[in-house]
Amino acid sequence: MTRTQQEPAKTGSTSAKPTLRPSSLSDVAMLACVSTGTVSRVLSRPEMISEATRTRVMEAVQRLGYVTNGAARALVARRTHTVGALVPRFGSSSFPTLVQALESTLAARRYTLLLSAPEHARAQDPSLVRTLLERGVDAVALLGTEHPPQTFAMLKAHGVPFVLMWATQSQDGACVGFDEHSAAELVVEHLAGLGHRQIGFIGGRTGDNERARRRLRGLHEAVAGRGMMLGTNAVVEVEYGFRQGFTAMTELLQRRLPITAVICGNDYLAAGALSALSRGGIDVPRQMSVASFNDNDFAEFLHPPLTTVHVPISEIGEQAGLYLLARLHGEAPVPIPASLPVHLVVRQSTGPVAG
Amino acid sequence: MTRTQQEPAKTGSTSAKPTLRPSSLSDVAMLACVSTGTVSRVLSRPEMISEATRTRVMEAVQRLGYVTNGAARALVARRTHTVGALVPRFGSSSFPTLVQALESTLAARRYTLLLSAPEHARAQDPSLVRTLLERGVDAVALLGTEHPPQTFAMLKAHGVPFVLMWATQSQDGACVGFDEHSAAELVVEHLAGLGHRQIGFIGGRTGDNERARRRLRGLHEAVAGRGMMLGTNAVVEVEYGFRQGFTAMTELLQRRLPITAVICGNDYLAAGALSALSRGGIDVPRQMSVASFNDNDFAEFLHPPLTTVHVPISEIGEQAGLYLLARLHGEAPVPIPASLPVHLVVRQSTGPVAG
DNA sequence: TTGTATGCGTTATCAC
DNA sequence: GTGATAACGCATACAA
Repeated sequence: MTRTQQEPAKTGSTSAKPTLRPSSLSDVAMLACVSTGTVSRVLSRPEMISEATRTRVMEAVQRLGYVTNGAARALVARRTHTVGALVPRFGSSSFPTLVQALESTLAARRYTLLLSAPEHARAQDPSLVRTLLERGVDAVALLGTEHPPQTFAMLKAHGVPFVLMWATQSQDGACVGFDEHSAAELVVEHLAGLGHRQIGFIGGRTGDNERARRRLRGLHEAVAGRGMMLGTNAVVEVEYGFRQGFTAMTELLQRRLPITAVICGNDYLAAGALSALSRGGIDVPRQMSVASFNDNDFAEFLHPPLTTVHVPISEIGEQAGLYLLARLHGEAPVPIPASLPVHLVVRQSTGPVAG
Repeated sequence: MTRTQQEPAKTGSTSAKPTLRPSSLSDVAMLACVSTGTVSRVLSRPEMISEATRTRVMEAVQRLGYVTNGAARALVARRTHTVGALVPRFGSSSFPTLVQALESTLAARRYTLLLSAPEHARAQDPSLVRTLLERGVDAVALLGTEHPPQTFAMLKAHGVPFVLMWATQSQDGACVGFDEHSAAELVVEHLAGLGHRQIGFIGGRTGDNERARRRLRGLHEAVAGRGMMLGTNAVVEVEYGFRQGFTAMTELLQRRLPITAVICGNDYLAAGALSALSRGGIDVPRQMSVASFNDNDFAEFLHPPLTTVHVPISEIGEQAGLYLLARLHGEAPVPIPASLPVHLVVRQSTGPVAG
């Protein structure tokens, strides 16, 4: 209460800007000739306050450009209305859509997103979550299931709800994802129906990437169940990217395998692979088909048209957000979100463009 | 100091989880038999504390899984180590790269990014910045220059440093961007050198998008300076996207204009446009060239190869971050970042793939 | 309806 | 080297 009052703001003051402290509740209270408690109530529960004082207070708020100090509020409320997201290198991946969806969902409920996007190498560092916790996030969304035990321990110890995104199963916490196995079934079934027996796959690096791993495993299972064949040397692991798809397809063609179809793990890869085919040059089998998982909702625009499995990336973000919000607000035990549906979009089992 | 002590944590307790408060400084102090002040010092300036007590305190910290309460810290420090970014719909644009770069730059200096990514319609809403301010951001990065006066007023009133990204000039604040005019000069000069006189442009909607607007204006100027021609009906405005590029190019072809080259405002557009060309069907001029601005570092992987102007998107994020950090830490007047360099990447003045 | 007083968890300024 | 203690700005229970 003994707050030292600075000089009354000289309107249109000089350029000297001695970092004057933004006005606080008590500044407003002073100006409106009420107590700080009243101001606080006007702002949070206006109906409790008489019309007269309310308008008077609001005027003061306007005049001073008062903005609530979230730190102080958080300190007493034990809530920041902030959710942390831990999504490695989202800038060069399929994740922006996911993050965007998460943010939108949260923003609609007046929550703010605190983003952590470390290099893959640092993604495992528990201090990242620690930082989020220090910032006072009310909940956390993590990409994937592979996090050090310490991460989960901290989260649990702090009673901070969290979700694992892009995964369907984990003993460590609730997941929002889709069934890679069904997704694989869909493409493979499609190709099987077209008479393909030997197929190839261009996908992400299974060493680094748990999602790439699950995707490949799903394919293997689907293929095995149909007596088809996906040989080891028909699988190329690369970074997800246009250029990489191009190179990988070229590589695959040079191996002269008896494959008649190639599945791409991602639409960037697919786009690159198609380029390789359309460039021709090498001995391109007449009926080489290409199909793809559609991470970025991008493959649908490729030419020639491509059969894809639509993979619900932004839905993951949205559902993750909704789940966390439910945990944050709902009192009842929140249902763990089910696996999101995937679906096949048959456009064409494309052959190569004339080379 | 009269903090009510909850039941001592039963290790391996039941599933009942009554939201037990995370442990605080005083919990640690208690366990280590020191004062809270000492604990605080151990954590912030360990060298001030004797070896003995220091290790004792650290043990307690470990045992309790203590994490600093950022709200309390922020309250006294008047700093949150958090920077806000206001980037509309970054999920479906060229912005992820930018945001990623910004985040990385900040994270390297232990700052966290608070992301606001509203629908375009809401992007002008001053309450977004207000929210960021409430959350206590130390600085703010905004996309573009077009924000309501109120936004700038709030920022200034709070003494919060801010930058405008993807722009080079504004009376409202410091900008980080690149010169659209030079970029346009580069492509146009290139095309002129190849003998093109009449060209077309597929770009973003100038109505909504100040960047698209600047880009188009730059082209017009560059073209005019060379006696070339960019007719009104040779300009197609669309959303940035693969499909849109495809459609726009098709449209352009149908108009049977005497143009011999088309510039695309973006690599997504370029990819789509190339698809349209390679599909053939319509009467594709033999020597139709395509060049592009390379927003997503994506065009370089297209096939056929494409001459592009590399546009430094992630650099914008990085420089914006560095500028803000300088403002936050440096005491001296921080130099306003210069316009970032753009450069032409000549790959080929491509003709259409055989249709 | 409004004012008063206390506490949130931390840092920093004093003493010791 | 360490311990008390006073802010930081807000919300809220309790008085009036």
